[in-house]
Amino acid sequence: MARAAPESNPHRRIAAISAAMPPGVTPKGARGRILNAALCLFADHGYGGTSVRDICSAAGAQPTTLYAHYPSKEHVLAEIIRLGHEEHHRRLRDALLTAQPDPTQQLSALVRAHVQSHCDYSMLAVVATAELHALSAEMATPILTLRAQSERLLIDVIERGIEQGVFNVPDTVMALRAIGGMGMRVAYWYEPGCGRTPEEVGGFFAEFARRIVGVMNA
Amino acid sequence: MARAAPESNPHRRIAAISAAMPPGVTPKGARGRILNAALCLFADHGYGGTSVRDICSAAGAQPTTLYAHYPSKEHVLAEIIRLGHEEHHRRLRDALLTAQPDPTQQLSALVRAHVQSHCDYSMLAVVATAELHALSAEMATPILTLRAQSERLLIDVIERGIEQGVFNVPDTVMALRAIGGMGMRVAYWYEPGCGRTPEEVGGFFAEFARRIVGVMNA
DNA sequence: GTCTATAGATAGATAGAC
DNA sequence: GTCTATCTATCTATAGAC
Repeated sequence: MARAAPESNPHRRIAAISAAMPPGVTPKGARGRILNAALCLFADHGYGGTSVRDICSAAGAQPTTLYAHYPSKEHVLAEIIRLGHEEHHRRLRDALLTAQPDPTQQLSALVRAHVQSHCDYSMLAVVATAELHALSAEMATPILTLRAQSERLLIDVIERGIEQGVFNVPDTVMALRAIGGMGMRVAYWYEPGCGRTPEEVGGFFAEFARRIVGVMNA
Repeated sequence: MARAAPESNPHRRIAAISAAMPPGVTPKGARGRILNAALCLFADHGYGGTSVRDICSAAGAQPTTLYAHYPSKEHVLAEIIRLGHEEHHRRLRDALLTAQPDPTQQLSALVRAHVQSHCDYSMLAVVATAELHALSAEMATPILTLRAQSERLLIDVIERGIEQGVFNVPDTVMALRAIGGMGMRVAYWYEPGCGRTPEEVGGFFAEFARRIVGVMNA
């Protein structure tokens, strides 16, 4: 029983259509087309629901052209997930570096970056998070390290806000999970035609985050 | 290249280990064992990453015993997803029915139910949401209807809170997405040994939800 | 209902011509 | 680097004995 073709199935995993990659990271030529095709298919059907043939076909290539550029399907997924996490971490880091040095401004900047990244690169974000479990342990390890570093950025800001008496948080870990989690879900429902820009969504969620940590006016 | 065995891969998609089902919904005998085994495997490896053989083996049955109880692998997934959504909706409805009739109490009750459900049945919640896209359109339609009804419960409470001047929300849809999304992510990190009970987590997230809608003291 | 055996399709991956 | 052909393993699902 063949899997339904993408266009015959009206309910999709993610609202976004385009597979935008961060500027400058997409490889040139067939390797780049394969990477982009894989990103779209992994986002829609998952890693396990996508065959190498599907990817090559969507990339306009022959059924095994992928193997001229990647050792395996898993290596394609690993590159996508790596690119996604690197872009996400870069945005968080840049946001922190340019924010005013008080916890409220830093929290706002982090959440805006987190959410905007999930809007601008929603397919990348979904695949990077939802398909991470499909990677072998050794390919996942460096990714998990980077994830922990990104999480650390937010934890540190929350803890400093509490220490300075600016934040009123009943539980640091719970606040971290709530703020991080509400931003991660954005990748599933955001699409450019939804009536909001990524900046607007980031602004709303930054306000929600400030409220979660007990800062009502910022 | 065979997929790595579950126990050889230390990074899992979800923290929880047990595949608890709501009381009274698990079928008796082999059909129930197959359903539970499928739930665990779908939660860990995804629908596309799990074979019928895997399910039967985990259920202690022969490789094709599944077909004596279900017409196809997709029907097993459909039953799991249906049970998950029904339990979730039942909890939300019961929470609303027993809550005091003011928007703040109703919001608190809804979020507690939403979060506790994602703690108590985390595998069910993850599979019900993350694998919904693997269902064909016709099998997904009734589920999507139920999802919309559950979402409607929360929207109505938020809108009534705004109308009564109790809530201060910059954007209803954004608040809905934030509150719903932070609760959905709970299923990925909650586990019984994490130091918090589902009631405690529900309490923290209800507080966060109240703060998101601008209610600081409740 | 459960077993063995297996059909028929498709998966990931490789070899060698060009 | 791309194409054709293909290997081997595995997949979903079925048939028929017990």
